[in-house]
Amino acid sequence: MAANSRLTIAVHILAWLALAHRRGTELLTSDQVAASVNTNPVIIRRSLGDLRRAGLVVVRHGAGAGWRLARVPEEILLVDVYDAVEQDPLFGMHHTEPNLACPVGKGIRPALGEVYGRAELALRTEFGSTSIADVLRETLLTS
Amino acid sequence: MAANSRLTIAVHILAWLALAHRRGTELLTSDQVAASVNTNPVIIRRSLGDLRRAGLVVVRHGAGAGWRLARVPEEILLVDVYDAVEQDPLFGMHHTEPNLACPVGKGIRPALGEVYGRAELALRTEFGSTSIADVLRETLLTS
DNA sequence: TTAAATGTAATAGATGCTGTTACAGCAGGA
DNA sequence: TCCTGCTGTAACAGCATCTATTACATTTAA
Repeated sequence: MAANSRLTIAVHILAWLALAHRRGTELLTSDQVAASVNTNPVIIRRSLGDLRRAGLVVVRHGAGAGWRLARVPEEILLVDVYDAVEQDPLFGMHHTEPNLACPVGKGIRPALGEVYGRAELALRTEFGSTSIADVLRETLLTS
Repeated sequence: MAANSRLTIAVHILAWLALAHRRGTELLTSDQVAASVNTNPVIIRRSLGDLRRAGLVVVRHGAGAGWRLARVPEEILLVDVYDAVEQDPLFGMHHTEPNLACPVGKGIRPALGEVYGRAELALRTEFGSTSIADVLRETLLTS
């Protein structure tokens, strides 16, 4: 399948909020973020909603509304972002229940559950070693 | 997105071929494998085609046709299976090019490419530590 | 009160996955 | 040589998800 871009969009948003804050801009609107990501503001607001529910960003309503990071970018890890925007497991099980009369059909799902659990843990551990500040630093190297 | 089940189906097939061989059955047809996975034989043949192109299984044509492992199950690692059936990256980039006039838009893709590369490496390393023989052993514990 | 932005529903188009039917191609055995 | 059984693959349907877009009620600082 073509993988979705939710993690990419969310990290882009957070990096842009971090840079704007460093430059002295306290709040960004979804329109301003959308101008950097180059997509529709509703896409941005949906992603920001995920990030707000995860406690990574704070919204201000009414006139002069906008968004800012809920904490310093050094303390927002990619695993936090991953958890905020991805809920489905990486690998799906059988669509239909396998044949339980076959020993493989009977035992394969718990066995694969263990394997997939270890794989997702390895991924989350790796994502736990990188912060939004790290991503922003590497992003600005290119310019 | 709901993750696809290709890796699950492929590992199930290989574990079943391994067990059948241990029990003295040299070849299994796609119908026989489909009876264990509980799906359509064409689904099984498509997956077996991926595994054949990766050199993990061998097919025999004509009357008395069927499939067997290309090597012992201890030497078929899950990373081999992953490579055989998954080609898309785990995390997609932006659908549309970000705004290159923005420093984040300009540098975010190479930065994320590095991050995603490390994440996929962590996943592949974990999958390199488990073989079809390991999965089969854990599968049979349940029965 | 007003203006500006959020939150979210509804919808459309594109794409991918699973499942199914159909059929040509291949090769061992009678 | 012909038959038979299975592979290989195309074509298609149904379903789900993702991105993008429009629309509009809600919120709140000024």
